[in-house]
Amino acid sequence: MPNILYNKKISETPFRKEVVAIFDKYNNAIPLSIVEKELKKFNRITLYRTIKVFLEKGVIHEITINGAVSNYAICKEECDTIGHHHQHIHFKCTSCGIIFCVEVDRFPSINLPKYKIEQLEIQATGFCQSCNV
Amino acid sequence: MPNILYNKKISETPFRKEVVAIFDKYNNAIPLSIVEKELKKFNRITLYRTIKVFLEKGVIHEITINGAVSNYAICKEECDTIGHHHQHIHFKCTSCGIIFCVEVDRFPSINLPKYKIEQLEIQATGFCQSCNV
DNA sequence: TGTTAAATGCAACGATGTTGCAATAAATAT
DNA sequence: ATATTTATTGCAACATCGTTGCATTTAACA
Repeated sequence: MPNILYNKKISETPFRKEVVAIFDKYNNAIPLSIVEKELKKFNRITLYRTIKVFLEKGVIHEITINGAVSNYAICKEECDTIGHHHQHIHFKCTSCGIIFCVEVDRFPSINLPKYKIEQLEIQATGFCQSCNV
Repeated sequence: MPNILYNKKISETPFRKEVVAIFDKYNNAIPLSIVEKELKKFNRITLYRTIKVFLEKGVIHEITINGAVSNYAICKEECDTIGHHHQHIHFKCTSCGIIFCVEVDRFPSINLPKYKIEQLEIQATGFCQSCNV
């Protein structure tokens, strides 16, 4: 397991390592409520600040679907302080509620005359592999 | 101007009519802070409840880009209690901050084996017509 | 190992959103 | 047009979510 904190030049504290480990444990996006429950020693304020740093440094990205509570997932691609660059879509299963990032073969593009589109974020809802029977 | 409240079978109160008028006045999506300022007689709780009803009945839809504060816009297409059915993308200009719904000629589709995708929501960021010079 | 810079935790605060309940207003049937 | 029913409004109070200043502790680095 590569050391994501070291790679991104973020101070390695026990708290931050634990948060990274929690995100690593899940391969779907999770809300802060789950991070809280998983943390041995939980401090709201430190968690908020940790999440903020992780977002800024491109450790995790935020997924907000339809105004619901935000979910967070590790960035698997090249994200840094400058910005997040994802070539995956965010999928939310309307049956089990799980949210994750799904790689797609061909990421769609949109052409809008007169506009300059720099980034597309695509959120799909439907039935996931497990629930689509 | 068609009577959207009557059409959707929502009680027509002065407050609700005023909120609809505010959304009509803007042709971009707006956050609640703007609705508040435009309201003559503003009551937080009533506004929250009004927004909730409007969302449920398909009068407006919610746009949340990257965890920022939600914006709301009138549904121009066929939305109802069952669900929102939009064939537009949500565009946010990184320069002026404006958010609106933009019709696209060809709405993208995504094929994911084993998944059943029922709805796609596409959020684009970049430069709008005015800022793209 | 000492020094410096950063992270943590507490207290307090501010913003956001919700609920119970009484008063009021809109919808519907007389 | 008016009475009755049903829904909406507004207040008080509360719950959740997120932030800030400051003292303390810890990690990074020389």
